[in-house]
Amino acid sequence: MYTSQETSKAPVVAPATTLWDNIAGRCLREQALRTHDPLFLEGDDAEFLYGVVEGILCNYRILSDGRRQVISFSYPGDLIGLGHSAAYHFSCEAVCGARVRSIRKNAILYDAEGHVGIERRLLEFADVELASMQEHQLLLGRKTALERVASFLLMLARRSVGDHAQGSHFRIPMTRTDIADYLGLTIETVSRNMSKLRFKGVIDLPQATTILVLDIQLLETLAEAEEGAF
Amino acid sequence: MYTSQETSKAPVVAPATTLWDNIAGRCLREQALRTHDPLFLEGDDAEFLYGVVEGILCNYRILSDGRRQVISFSYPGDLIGLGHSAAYHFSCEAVCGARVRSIRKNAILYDAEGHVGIERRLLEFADVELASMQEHQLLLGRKTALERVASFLLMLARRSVGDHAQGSHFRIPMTRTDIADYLGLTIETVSRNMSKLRFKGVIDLPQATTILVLDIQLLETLAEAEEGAF
DNA sequence: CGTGAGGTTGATCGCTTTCAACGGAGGTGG
DNA sequence: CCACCTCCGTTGAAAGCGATCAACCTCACG
Repeated sequence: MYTSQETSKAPVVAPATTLWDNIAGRCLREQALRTHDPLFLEGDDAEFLYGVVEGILCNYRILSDGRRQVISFSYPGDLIGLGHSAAYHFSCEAVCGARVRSIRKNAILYDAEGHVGIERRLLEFADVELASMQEHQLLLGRKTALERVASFLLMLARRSVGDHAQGSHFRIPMTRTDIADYLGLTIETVSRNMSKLRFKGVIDLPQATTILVLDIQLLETLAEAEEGAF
Repeated sequence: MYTSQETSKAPVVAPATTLWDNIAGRCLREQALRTHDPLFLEGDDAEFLYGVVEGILCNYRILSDGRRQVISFSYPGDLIGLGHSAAYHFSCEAVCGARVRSIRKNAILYDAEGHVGIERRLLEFADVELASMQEHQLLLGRKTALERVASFLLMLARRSVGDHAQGSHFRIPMTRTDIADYLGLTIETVSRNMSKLRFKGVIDLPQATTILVLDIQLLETLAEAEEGAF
């Protein structure tokens, strides 16, 4: 059964035109996932490529003693399954209720017709993924806890549907554990820094899962603007 | 003039067959870089794709206050310039003396003939890069200083030419600053943990730039084996 | 109304950073 | 040829930030 997480207002839906559209029509199978349902686990045969239709998933790796690192969150329009060869290199599970479409990798990659357009788009997608992973590495390696939380909220704002201007509010679909594992922190540190942002008047948290950005400029400053301005 | 770094014994040279061979012959230009010479900077027009012929380069991002995160090191056979759209998203400089070949991106990507083979190989390369970045994120987000240093030395051993069995010794081509910025630590912490590994009898450091692995199994254990064994 | 999961807050611990001094290697110029 | 200087690396002492341990709160659900 679904929790209130994903059935409530403002469901996250795929944008109009995506790479996915290009592949649509090739033996797609749609699949529904509930919160914490796994899509696949590290080591599974990497048979399918998945496209997120609705909801959010998280890709993560774990160490033998249970320490977990969330690599990325996948939103509607995103593709999951690139960067794997024979077996998936990480695990993937739903953060909230989600729907994904699967397509057999062979169907695109080893199609004799040679779909140049598709390969180019997959390459573009890999490019975007690489860029965002570089950003994430900078965060994990060099940012303070407050900067990490601010950066995360900013990313959340950008990826949330609707306007993300001053005063806009949006849902935080993932748990504090998911956030902490994404930011390389503990849930306590995430919570503390959320509160710190609240005391500073940068954000408000009407509920734990809802955020209201009061001062987006300050939030951007606290997220430590990268030096792209040179 | 070159420093002793790259002219000394055991130069790092490209393996026999690489993706690069596939592209060879298309308006390539070779270029020599000395230690710390930049190949390009964040924000530059991403006109070229580079292939490392010899030496090692490092790709990094910096925050406005100077904090630096090394994203990856590029070895002979590696490709640099993927994951950028119009402008490079990170900076790249030589860690030691190096030679690279450049090719205009347009020459491959927008060639009307549609070189399916090349695009597929670029995609494969992006896959490998994504996988190693996921590994790196796990390191940055969840590993302790000792585990990071051990992981780094293991990576170094694997990428160094020649056998990397017990008792093998190899050079550390990058400075402690490069290592620290790669591992998300300070140079002091890197140094301290190198010493700790030496006291434990896992490695020996005849010189600061030369390492001798005495107990590779213990080194692997200390690097915290990931749970791929399931 | 009881229960359990998720989130917040407080107190303390400890690992990594910071600040600081020292040592060795390589390069330069007297 | 040697003294000097600078860069890089190591080591020590102290400080600080995030982790850990623990209590409490809130809300959804049975």
